[in-house]
Amino acid sequence: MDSKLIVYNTLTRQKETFKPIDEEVVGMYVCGPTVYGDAHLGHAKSYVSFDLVYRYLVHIFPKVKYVQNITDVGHLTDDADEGDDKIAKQSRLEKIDPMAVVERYMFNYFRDMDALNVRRADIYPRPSGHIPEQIEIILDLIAKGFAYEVNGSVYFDVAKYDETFDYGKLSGRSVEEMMEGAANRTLAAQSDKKNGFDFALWKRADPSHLMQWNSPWGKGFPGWHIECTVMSQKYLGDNFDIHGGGLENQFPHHECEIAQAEAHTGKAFANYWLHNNMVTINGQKMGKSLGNGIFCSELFTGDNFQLERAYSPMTIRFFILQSHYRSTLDFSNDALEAASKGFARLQKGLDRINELEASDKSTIDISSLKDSLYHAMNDDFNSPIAISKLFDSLKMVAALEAGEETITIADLELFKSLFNTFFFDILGLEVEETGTQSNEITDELMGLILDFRKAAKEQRDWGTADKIRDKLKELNIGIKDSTDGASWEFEK
RNA sequence: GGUCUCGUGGCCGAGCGGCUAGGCUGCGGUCUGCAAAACCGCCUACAGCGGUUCGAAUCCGCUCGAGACCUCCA
Repeated sequence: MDSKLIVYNTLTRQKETFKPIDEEVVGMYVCGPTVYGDAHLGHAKSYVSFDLVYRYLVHIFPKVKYVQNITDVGHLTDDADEGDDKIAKQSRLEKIDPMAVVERYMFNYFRDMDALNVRRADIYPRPSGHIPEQIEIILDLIAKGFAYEVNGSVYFDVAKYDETFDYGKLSGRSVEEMMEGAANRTLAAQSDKKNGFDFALWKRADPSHLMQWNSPWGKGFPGWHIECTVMSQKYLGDNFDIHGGGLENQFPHHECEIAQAEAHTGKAFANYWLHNNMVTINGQKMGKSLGNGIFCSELFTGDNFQLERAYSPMTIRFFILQSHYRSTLDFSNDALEAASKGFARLQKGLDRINELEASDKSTIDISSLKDSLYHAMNDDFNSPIAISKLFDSLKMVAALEAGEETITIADLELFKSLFNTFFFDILGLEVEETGTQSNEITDELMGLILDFRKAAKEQRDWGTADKIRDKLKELNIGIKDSTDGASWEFEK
């Protein structure tokens, strides 16, 4: 527990000891979703990953200020689409206001993330609510000579910035390379930009554009990158600790955020950049064009042609946490089935530990379990290792149950609190309700049925005993016989 | 074409110079009237080919394969 938290910083491409600017309050900003559609498996991985980071930071630091944007001024849909942004396109499709699209999918996003037990950020700023702040910083960038206006649009002057700063330091690119790259590519569209790699801070909107605002340069809308720069700095300060996001946003989005911020303040922007990896499905990348996307809601209901059955939110969360956040995660029914079973066993461990009896000496080493758990998390949030240690501890539980090992009351309390802390607080797992709640009536009824079955067994009437068990099985009620009598539970 | 990741046993997935993670499946066993659950044991893998090293899944090179990004817009 004394060891330090190590994080992989994309900025330096290596693992570093995490040193917060202010030990009392760690600041973290994570790129949130553009809310023009439901959250899918990729969102689940991304936000569960940063939830793990958040939860662990909360665990080891006094306070964490967590900011995540909800992008409600859309970006373009894809290369083929021109003019419309993602939200505007969806708004035409659904024949509702762009902001109604935003409201709908934002609430769906929260609904799905809540199901995955993703803790809410402290602030969810939206770019449409920060237009004046964005205009302000753009004016400053123009004043400082890092931006220029052309025909009602404002662009960031990357070459100018690169004279005194280092454009490309996050993604490992250089302006020279990009110039060569651009020369080798056939870029169809001409533009108002000085250089192809300049990016928009503000775009002029034609009258048909659904979302537009007044600005010193006429009607328009903000560029995509500027929102994150403005909102992260507004709530966390010019220089803050952690900026997170998906790997695919490393370039250009995060690179541009850095350029805008550092040109604006002259100071370093985020100290640590954390990027989570993507999801593949049966070894193939998940993408709209491949038609293999799976929404969170579909995972929970099983309503997708690629799913053999529904998987509970906690199974999905556990599945995600069983791989490292910087690794790709391959989705398949077999993998989820495995996760589901493993998670069920881990859950049962909670009860088993609670039922352990203390003794006057310990023959097992709880402190080394503790060390290994914290060591795993301190090593760049290595949840798969932490989970493996929890499974290892189940072996100890079995030995204790069998009386092969003993444990003192103090060690047992430590064991309980350790297991619970990691299971609930850090990994953010929950004990799943089995769908059907038992109540007094069902308890009584089941007691009655089990009495009948017990009587049948005493008569060695195995046919009746098995029939009762089989019929209950069909109702997803499992019977377990033991030497102390039979018990039952709802199964999935 | 450029930049950068990655390729681990039937499946998923850690490790990243020596000490053969973990989960799931399968097989054997304990328990049980039979099951289920639980427990115990077994299945010794690192894409291929070279190289460095006393020693490589881990470092280097090449080949093959997969993925992300590459400034129109966002």
